[in-house]
Amino acid sequence: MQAPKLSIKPTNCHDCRMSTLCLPLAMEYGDLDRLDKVIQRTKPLHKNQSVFYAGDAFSSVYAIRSGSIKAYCVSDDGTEQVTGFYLPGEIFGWDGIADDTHKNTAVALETTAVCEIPFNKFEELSASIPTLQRHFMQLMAREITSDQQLITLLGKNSAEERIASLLLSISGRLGRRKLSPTRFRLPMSRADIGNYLGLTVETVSRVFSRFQASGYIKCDKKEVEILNLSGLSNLVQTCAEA
Amino acid sequence: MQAPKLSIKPTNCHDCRMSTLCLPLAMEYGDLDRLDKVIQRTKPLHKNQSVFYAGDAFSSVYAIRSGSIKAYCVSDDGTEQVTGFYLPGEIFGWDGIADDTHKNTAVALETTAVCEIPFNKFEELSASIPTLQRHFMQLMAREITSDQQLITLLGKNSAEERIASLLLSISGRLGRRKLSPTRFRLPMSRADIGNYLGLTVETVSRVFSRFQASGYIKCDKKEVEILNLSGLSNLVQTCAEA
DNA sequence: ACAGAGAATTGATCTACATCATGGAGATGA
DNA sequence: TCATCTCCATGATGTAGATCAATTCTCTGT
Repeated sequence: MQAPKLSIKPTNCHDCRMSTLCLPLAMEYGDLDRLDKVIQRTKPLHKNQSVFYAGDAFSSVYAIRSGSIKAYCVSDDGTEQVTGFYLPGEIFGWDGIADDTHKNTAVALETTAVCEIPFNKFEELSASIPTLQRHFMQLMAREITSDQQLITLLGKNSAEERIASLLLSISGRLGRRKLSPTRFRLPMSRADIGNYLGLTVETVSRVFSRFQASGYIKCDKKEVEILNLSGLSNLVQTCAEA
Repeated sequence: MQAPKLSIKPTNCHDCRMSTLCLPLAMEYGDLDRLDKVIQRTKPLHKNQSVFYAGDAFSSVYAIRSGSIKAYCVSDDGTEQVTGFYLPGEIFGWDGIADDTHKNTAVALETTAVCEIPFNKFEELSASIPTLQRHFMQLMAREITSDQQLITLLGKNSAEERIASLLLSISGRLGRRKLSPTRFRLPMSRADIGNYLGLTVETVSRVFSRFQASGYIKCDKKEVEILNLSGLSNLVQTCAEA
């Protein structure tokens, strides 16, 4: 099966300017043409297609225009570990910078359009735009911060706290992109959520049911509506929200 | 109590050149004098002294000359989460790059000497040494990789696997610095280990006892000798070793 | 339209680890 | 020197979530 051909305008990637990386740049420099040379819009991926595989040579990072991405790595015995979910406007793919080899596989959870940012061109550009480099580091640092929050979550928190935290994280990230923070479709399966949060599918499912029974959320499969945001927040204890 | 005044030679920080950041630079550029302008040796810290606190403004990253550092963040309800241990030659402190504020508190686990690398000077320098910037990103990326390994560990692995993994990590890191990888002193308490690995002190203690009974290690309090390295390795399943 | 695979929910049972509790061994300080 | 404190070890008990199992629901492809 080929990816369904979505109609792509042959213009440059304006949506990507909304991404964490590009928006501040565009605002600071108003120098969109230079950015356009660096950022390439690629063909949309359909569900389960990979952007890159663990072990692939690292050459680019990616910004999500629409859809969503799951990143996971595979251990020796073949078990997968989901390391992150990425939503529209977010950047992924730096897991390869350390030694030019991707540690994760990145796969589309649904039909997804990404922009590719070739890293070498990016480096050239950042030599002439000094704060670009800083922006980039900030984004990496944000990844570190969010990983460390996940570590806290996994080390200390109960199943309910972990799931509440994930729902709030997604809610907040969608809200930041001007998407509805209270009604959304979870792009990932219960199994992915469980894998990510160190829980089994059954536990995830039970917690969703309990949350629904307690009136925190209303949910039908992947469609979720948060009914009691502050109630959910009270369940969670995190290292100072990012 | 004041920190005991250790005798410090007023020379520049040569030990730091052994650090992950400086060694490759020194080798590539042989331009040690420029580095010396950037890197500052600071007074040794004694046990429990902090390098920086969560909430402090971010201005520098730090390389460890000798001793060891524990990084932890504090959640709303006051509980601590250890996010990392840093050994000689390693760099810490970038948790502040995201928004110029440290997320973690860094505290000395024993008498510890660090070198301070002011970040603004570093940025200036990296403008004229293009690959310096890349080195730095690689170090951050390594932090991301190691955080993600910890996530896998916390999400999937048993108490024994977690502790075996920590012992092997420390062993490997010491080995890389030409220190004994099989006989060392754990600088952190059982409580710190438990906190870091999402276990209780009691469980940590029991696992150490079991490892000793099984002949994997010999240990007296913090002194550890690894007797069966490959045996320990077999206990662990990780995402492709870094 | 139907067959088969995968996704989700719910119940019953089991277990690894947390929790509670106690005692000892080393440090630190009056 | 003794009192206090922190760290570590180990035993007894409880529990959250894993595991095993069964059912329904929803996609996918022919």
